[in-house]
Amino acid sequence: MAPSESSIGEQEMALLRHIADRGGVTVGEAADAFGSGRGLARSTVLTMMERLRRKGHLSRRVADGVYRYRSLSSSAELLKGAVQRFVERNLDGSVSPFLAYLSEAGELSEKERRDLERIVARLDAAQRRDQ
Amino acid sequence: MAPSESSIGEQEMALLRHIADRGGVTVGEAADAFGSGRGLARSTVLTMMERLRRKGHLSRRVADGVYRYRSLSSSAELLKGAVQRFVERNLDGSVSPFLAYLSEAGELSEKERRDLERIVARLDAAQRRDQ
DNA sequence: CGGCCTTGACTACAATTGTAGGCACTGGTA
DNA sequence: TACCAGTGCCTACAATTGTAGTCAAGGCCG
Repeated sequence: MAPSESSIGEQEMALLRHIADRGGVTVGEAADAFGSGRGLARSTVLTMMERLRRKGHLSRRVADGVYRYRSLSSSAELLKGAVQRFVERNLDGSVSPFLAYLSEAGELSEKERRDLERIVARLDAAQRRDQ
Repeated sequence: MAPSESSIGEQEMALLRHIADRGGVTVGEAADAFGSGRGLARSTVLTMMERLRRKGHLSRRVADGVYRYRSLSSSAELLKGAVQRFVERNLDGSVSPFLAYLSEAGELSEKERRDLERIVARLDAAQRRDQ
């Protein structure tokens, strides 16, 4: 089962990814590394982390007297899930609007462009095979 | 200037697109065509439409004694804007997570696949030209 | 020993979004 | 003419999200 039940907001997602990218952080560390750059109080970060924990995105464990939180999903999985929800809920499941955006907003990095080519090649192959 | 100042929610966006797809609708029509299918009361639809109007997404004009609302943007523009905001705010401006989704969730329609190929071809050309 | 700092847990509050009820007005129709 | 249906407006309320203050407990340092 996916680790998430309910939805999460933008700031929550940013924090969750921050944590996912570090393995295990304390509230103090997250407040310093994530919160202070955004002008967030320590209690704000703590509140968000506890909410994420209640929603099933984070777990925590005592180590050296303090709680260390870790994400149950990787940053990549989180992002993929976010994209998936967005496509399903906001685009009615169609990726066409995304393609329209891609096509106009251009500006892909070298790597992104290559990834895209690879994807197209694979889809092509799949299509020829299936027809 | 873009017609929108603040953000809009999922349901609001769905309604806005519904209206954008019709040219000019009355609250009654929207309540019937959009609201009733989703179990929304007429007053709910009206409230949403007025909120969308205050946010600058809809305009209205009296015709035959009732207000007809119309969207200031087309459905396609709305979708593109939604994608853009999503990429900027949720993906830190990178489309890579979307590519990851595309690559795994597969299932493009024939047309989408062709659009994608066209985009890649164009990006390729641009890249060769720029290098 | 007495502060001072960190940590955790609570409580709080505003804005946004989703949702709706109720009321007053107006025009048609029996 | 008396009523019914559609229309607009206002008010309301719950959940979610972003944000923070406060307070008690545990350690460390001078």
